[in-house]
Amino acid sequence: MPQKIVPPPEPPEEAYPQSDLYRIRHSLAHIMAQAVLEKFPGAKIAIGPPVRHGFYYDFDLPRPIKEEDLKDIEARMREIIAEDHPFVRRVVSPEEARDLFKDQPYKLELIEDILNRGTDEYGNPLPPGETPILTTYRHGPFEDLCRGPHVERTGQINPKAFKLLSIAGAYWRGDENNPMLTRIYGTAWHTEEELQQYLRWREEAQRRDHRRLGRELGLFYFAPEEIGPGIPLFTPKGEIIRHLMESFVREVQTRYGYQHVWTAHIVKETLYERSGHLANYAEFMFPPMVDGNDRYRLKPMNCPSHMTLYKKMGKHSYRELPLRFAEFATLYRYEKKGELQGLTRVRALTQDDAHIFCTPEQIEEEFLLALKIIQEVLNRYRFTDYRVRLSLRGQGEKYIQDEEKWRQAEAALRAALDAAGLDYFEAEGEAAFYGPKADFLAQDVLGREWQLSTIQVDFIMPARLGLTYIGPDGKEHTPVVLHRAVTGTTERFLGILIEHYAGAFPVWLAPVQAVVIPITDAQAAYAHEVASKLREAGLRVEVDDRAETMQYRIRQAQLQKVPYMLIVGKREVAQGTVSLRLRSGENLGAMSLEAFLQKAREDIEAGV
RNA sequence: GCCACCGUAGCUCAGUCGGCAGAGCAGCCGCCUCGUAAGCGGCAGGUCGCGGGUUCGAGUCCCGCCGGUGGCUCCA
Repeated sequence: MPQKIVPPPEPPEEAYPQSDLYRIRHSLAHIMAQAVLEKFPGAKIAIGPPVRHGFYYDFDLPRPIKEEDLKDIEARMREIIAEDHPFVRRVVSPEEARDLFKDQPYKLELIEDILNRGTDEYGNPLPPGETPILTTYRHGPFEDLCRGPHVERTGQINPKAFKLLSIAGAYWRGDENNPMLTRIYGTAWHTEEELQQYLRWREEAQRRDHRRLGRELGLFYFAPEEIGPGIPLFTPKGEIIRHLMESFVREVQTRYGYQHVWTAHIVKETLYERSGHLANYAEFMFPPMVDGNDRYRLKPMNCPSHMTLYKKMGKHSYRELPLRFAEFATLYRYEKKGELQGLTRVRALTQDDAHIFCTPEQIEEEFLLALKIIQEVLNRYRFTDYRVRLSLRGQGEKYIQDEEKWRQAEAALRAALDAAGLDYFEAEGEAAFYGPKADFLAQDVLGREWQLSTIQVDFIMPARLGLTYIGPDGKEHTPVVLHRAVTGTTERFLGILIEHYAGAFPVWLAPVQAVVIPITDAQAAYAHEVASKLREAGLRVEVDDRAETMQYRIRQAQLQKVPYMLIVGKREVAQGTVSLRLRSGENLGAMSLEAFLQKAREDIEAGV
């Protein structure tokens, strides 16, 4: 198991607002605002809250800010800390507040909102029972509309434990119709050591960036100008990994009673009209291809295709259910340009999708089965830390009104989660409009949480598309459909895996499992002989007999993170052995081919 | 889509005040035949993202577009 590399510990989410770290970060946001106002006279200030790992403040600046400016701002912040100003809270009347912030239009907007709508300064509703009062915090010359809390004095902040990190754009109040403000992010901790640990963690994340490793390991490329933005090209090595990933999930699914189907990449638009997707998600579809009176779309999701297939296969008896259709389907979604990111957000994506057609009574059992598949798959990929978010119906009108169905489905999901012994938390109002769902949030070795698997209950689309089965009563009923993805999409999951493993894939997934390195030309023939024997035994093996030094070729294999290096020199030829070096640098010495194969089989089995 | 920054060889990058486009690695050729992370020499490699403008002269300055990065918004 690889060692976890994590940022310094943070208080749990519930306790964060009362923690010292929160006060420090919140106070630094104010101090930064003061420094920015001094450097940019006439700047308008918006909001500056603490966030995970740090804080930010949003500004409307009179001139663009540069990265170099951050150093000056940081230096001024340290001076303010050294001046050791007390933070002074006071309650102000609406008139006083309006006067105090008369040159700060964003603050004036906040004041009116607090007074009229009972929200806090970030626009969130106040806790029940709290009346809207206006408070400010002042340190030195800087006074800000703020609920606190803060440290008592600026001097309580460790001047060596914070750093300004980056400049970004952010919409006022997060609404893309509002003006774009300049956001400055900073990080802050108790001690310099914690700051250093945090910065090392960030560097490690950069070092593992799958876009960089993907190129260095020769797995995939993007050709935005030639092929198009967000559409990856996979090399032979990259394709092998995709193939292994999909074969693995396919094998598990088959074992669990899934059947694999195939549906094409283009579909008549009319199907998406009936399914309801066109009305809601047209902006995520590529524009239509027009053929006479027909319009075709690149398939952005499989559900309508699978459901059409279900219908075409004839009348279904309740005895056939559950029917589980799975497909590794490449879908095309017109993601907005600015949202594309490496393999984690692409326009051509391959979902490991499945649709389970079942009776309402079967929801619990099928949900539990899907949970088990997901657990088995995630464990194989060494994702052992995960929790489940159970998204339930909230108060909104977007939820289809069928009290009984919702209650039944939510109860079934809870029961299955309990039966699976999974750690889950409930999120009210997060459900899709068509039913409740469960998402798996898995932690990688950097402690980052990724939403991977999802299981969604759907009461709506089967009815819309006219799906039926004949029940024991001889009458037609509408099946429930579970939408389910295990790894989400092959592309995104591969991106996450690359970062999870830092490019050092476990042996079963490594595109090249072993490189045979003959020390001199004299052993080249033997090296090829060894390679072909190992290939016969099912390993992916290459020979590096280039006219370079052995050290050079070991280094190359090392950089490619090949699990096994098999060094063969005079001695190995004489004894008919190979000398095994691992990518950890460990040298296991000479062994027979049989012994090496045994070791490889064990490692494959163990998933290391 | 929005804000900021960026775009020079396959990769990482240098290129000063506007004055003949560079380095390392990778690649190719040759030598070297080596015991666990970089042997030596040579050669080749460019529409300086694209288009327009300013200028005697533009990689360098200005405008537009394309693409990328970090965020924001979004993510059925």
